[in-house]
Order: sequence, then structure tokens, then C-alpha cells
Amino acid sequence: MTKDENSRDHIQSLERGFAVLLAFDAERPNPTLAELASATGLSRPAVRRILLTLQRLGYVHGEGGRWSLTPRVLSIGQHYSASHALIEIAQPHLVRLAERTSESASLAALDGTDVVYIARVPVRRIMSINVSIGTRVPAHATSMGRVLLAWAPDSVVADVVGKDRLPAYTRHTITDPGELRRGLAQIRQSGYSIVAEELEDGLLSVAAPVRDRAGTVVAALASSTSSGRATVEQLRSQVAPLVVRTAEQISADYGHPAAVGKATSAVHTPRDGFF
Amino acid sequence: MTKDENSRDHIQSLERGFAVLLAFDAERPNPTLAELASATGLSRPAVRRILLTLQRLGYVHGEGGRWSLTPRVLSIGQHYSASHALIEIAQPHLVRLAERTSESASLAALDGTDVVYIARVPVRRIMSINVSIGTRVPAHATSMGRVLLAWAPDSVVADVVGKDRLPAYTRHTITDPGELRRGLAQIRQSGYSIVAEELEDGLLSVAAPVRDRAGTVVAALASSTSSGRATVEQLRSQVAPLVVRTAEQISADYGHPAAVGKATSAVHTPRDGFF
DNA sequence: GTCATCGAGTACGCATAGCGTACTCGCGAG
DNA sequence: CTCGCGAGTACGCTATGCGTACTCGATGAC
Repeated sequence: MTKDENSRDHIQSLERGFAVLLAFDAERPNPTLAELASATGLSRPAVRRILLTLQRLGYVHGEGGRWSLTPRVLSIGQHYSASHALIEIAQPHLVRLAERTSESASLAALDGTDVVYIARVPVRRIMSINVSIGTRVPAHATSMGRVLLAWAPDSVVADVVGKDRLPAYTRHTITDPGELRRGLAQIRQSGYSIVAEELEDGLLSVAAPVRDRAGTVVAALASSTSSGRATVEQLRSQVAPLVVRTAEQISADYGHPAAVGKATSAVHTPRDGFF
Repeated sequence: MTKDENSRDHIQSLERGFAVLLAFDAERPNPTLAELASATGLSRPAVRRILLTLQRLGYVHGEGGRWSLTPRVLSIGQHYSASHALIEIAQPHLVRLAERTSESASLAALDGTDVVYIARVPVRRIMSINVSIGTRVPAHATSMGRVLLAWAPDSVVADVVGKDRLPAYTRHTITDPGELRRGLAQIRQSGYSIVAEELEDGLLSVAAPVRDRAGTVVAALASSTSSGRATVEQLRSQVAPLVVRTAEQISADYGHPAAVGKATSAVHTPRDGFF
């Protein structure tokens, strides 16, 4: 329409299809055709064609004039997990980290200015939102995001830090670009990041980088807890080394020629009986 | 083309878009354009248009002639989770069940003849495949599948049991449709299902139904272990009641007017210090 | 009871979005 | 240097997907 938004080599129907699929959310779990049409801005017949197509593919289910997503949409994400060996490799390490800390362990990657959880072992509910695989949080206010930004190409960092002031989520959130940049330099030196109550009150986390064969940082490993259960100093002295070491082991398993001592694949140490 | 496969109200480009997206998998994590074309059976220019569209939407990333999925594809599944309150409601119960049994806890729904994991708290690696959210397993050989089939409409059961003989995965897999049907009747009576080594050698699991407000079974809750850690009899006497009770609590939280005693929302009982 | 409103579904004709063929270009192997 | 392969591009055709406009049925107001 305008200029090159709709230029050649862009398939309109595909974009529209995703728009409809993504129009299902917490506010609209069982929309009608008309609701979807107004939510997406498409004409009713267009939405109908899309829904019937999605239904034929099994992603959507229509009943009594209301539509809903089927569990099959979850298998789409499977293809991401299946095509990234890192995730499977990291899994046992996450379980072990969660066991040893009695806290949730997470692995995340950067997508634009957000951090996306790509693997996770939940232990206890800390955050107000339910964090699951695929959940997105702003990179600049989380330990995993800071780690990823610390080793990201400058163009990516610029996208995040580009603004004059970054959005704050609590009164502790670092909103000054300069201060954040200095923080990233600090992380590059120490090899890990600790963020306390910048995304949510009472939420603390430590993160360390995971590298691929070439040494590029491709993900961040984190352990999260709440202010009632640990202090920043405890995190620094006790958890951070463990997170760093686990991240190094994951990197090693992933092919990074690590300098980590006898790093070897998860030697699982059971520590309890059946109950 | 043929008859009504391609009939009206079906959007070709949308189906093709998904075909390309799903062509990424473990065997083809970083395909070239030509590989995707031959994998999907589409022409190269068609695949190219689709890839460029997906790239613009952020689902795919192209570099050096090779393409890969971005973590953004995981957010698609988020819309399923966000639009199904059950998942968030079940989460703390899964964590608690995993804690009390020291075994992985899972929630799954039925999709065709498969069971799809929709929430999960991993504790230990039991299965040879890495089970994550979105993973699909055949319904007839798993405890969660049996539970879901036991209360499914007959048409759904017929889809699974329709064949003369069901596929076997171990030498214990029930392959006789009649025997399976009798098993389902048994499950309806006992209220839970135990399946031992029918999907994989050494894999045991117990499952119980989760119901919605109307009493319809919408998901199955399971606890899985390995033959080295428990016997079927232990599962039956100790784990099954816990799984059933937890499933009832989830149902109650989900709005089912349960007959469960003082069922209330997750009263979390921490049982360990920071380490 | 009637009327008004709203949404689902359908028909249809038009425009164009999306198609595949066929070409060029660049790279790497031999 | 030639050959083969894959990426990218051009282009003309038409099937594809589009929106307008209609019918039908359910719901609710009065």
C-alpha cells in the first residue's frame, strides 16, 4: 500500500494468518469470528478463511461460534527446541542447578530488546507472572538480559540503550543508558550479572553466559530467588560461582573449548529416596 | 487441485508458510533455501518469499545462505498458554507434586491420537527423548493418554483404537483394541491409570483426570518414574492417591465443583533452606 | 407478538497477490 | 576453464484471495 511495507517478496496472507493466531490471548481466549476481525482489523470473510485454514491444519478449533487454540500450536515451538541442540544439552544442567540451589533455573536467549526463556526448571513461584518457555521480559532489567547484552554486537545494544531513558519497573530499575553501559562493562569483567529488584520487587537473580563452539555468547543461564530467601551478598559469594561454573559446563558440552577443569557431562547425583 | 483438498475457504499461502516453518527440525536445523524447497516440495522462489516474510515477522533468521528459527517462534505457544487459564492454575500444583514425589510432574491434553505436554516440572531425565512443553507422544501407550481417552467422546477413541492393531513401542505395549477398551473402562472406575514400560523400557507413570467447571475431562496430570526407583505396586499404593488428589485440587481451582474435602489453592510448604 | 440488532455464513465478480518458468550471477570443485 | 549448483531476479499469467453485499437465524427489547 504505502511504499515497501507491502513490497514484493512479502506474502500478505501469511502475515495475516499469524495476526489471527496471535489475536488469541488472555483477554480473548475464546473469541468469535467478529471479535477476531475487529482485533486484527481484517474483514470478516478474510478472518473466516484464515480460521478454516488454521482449523484444517489443527491449530485452532471452532465450536458454537467461538474459536480457541489447540495444543498443537505448542508443537510449533518444538521445532525451535529440536533445531537448537543447546536446549537439550542444557536440560540436565538446569535440573542439577535447580536441585542444588532449591531455586528455579532458566536459560534464555535474546530476541530484539527482549529476553526469551528457552528452557526452564521451575521450583517455586517467585515472579508475579507465570514464567514459562517462550515468556518474554525486557532485557535491560534482568540479569540474563544484561549478560546477553554485555557480549552482544554493538548494534543490538544500541537498540536497547538507544533511548534517552529506559523504562522502569520498580524504583530500582536502572534507567540511565550510561549507567547501564558501565554495568555491561563490569559484567564482561566479572563474568556474571546480579540484578536485584529491577524488574519486580523482591526478585533477585544471577546470570552467566553460555557460549558456542566459536566462543560467541548464545544464551544466558540464571538462578532466581526472592529477597526473603537470600541477600545479594549470598548470591554473589555462593550462587554466582555455581551459576558461572554450570554455564561453563553447558558451553563445554555444546562444543566450546572451555578452560573449565574436568567439566564433563552431567554426572547426576541423586540426593533423596522416592519420598 | 484434486477435489476439495484445495477447495474454497482455504488459503494456500498460509498452509505453505507453516510447511516451511515446520521444515526446520533436528535433521535440518540450519537449512539452505534449496533444502527447504526440496523438503517442502515448493518452488525455490516460493520458499524464498515465505522466508522473507517470516524474517520480517521475526520468526526466522537468515545468514550466510543458511536459515534458522529465532526464539520468537516460542512466543506463539505462549498464546496457547495465556488463553488457557488451566495451565497457570496447575503450575503450583505441579511444582508441589514434583517436590513431594521427587519425580517429574506433567500436565497434558489430547490432540488427535497424540498426547501433548502443556505444562511440566522436570526433575530427572527418565525418557530417552527430552520431554518439554509441546512434546507429543502416542496416546494409547501412556498413562495420560489412557486417562484422556477414558473420558473422551467415542469418536475420538475410535480414531485411536480404529486400527486392528496398535503400534507397539516395547514388548509390553497393549496393541489389542479390545484389551485397550477394557483398560479404559477400568480407568473410569478406579479414577487413575498406571502404565508400565509400554512406551519405553523402564518408564512408569501414573495419571489422573483434570476436569473443568462442567465436569468434562480437559487434561491429565501425571507423575513419572523409572522401574529402578519404584514398583507398580508402590505407584498404586503411594503415588496414585497423591496424583488423584492433586488432579482434583487442580480441577477445583479451575472451577469444578469438586467433592474433594478441603481442597484449596496451593498452600506452599517450603521444606528446605537455601541450599 | 413484532421489530431491530448482531453475527455467521455465502455468493460473486474483480484485482492482484502470488505463482512458476526461465534467466543471470557468483562460487567452488575438479 | 568448465561445469554444476544454489541464490537471487524478472516477468507475465492466472488462480488465488479479496471485499462488498446479500441471506439467514438467533437474541433481546418493548
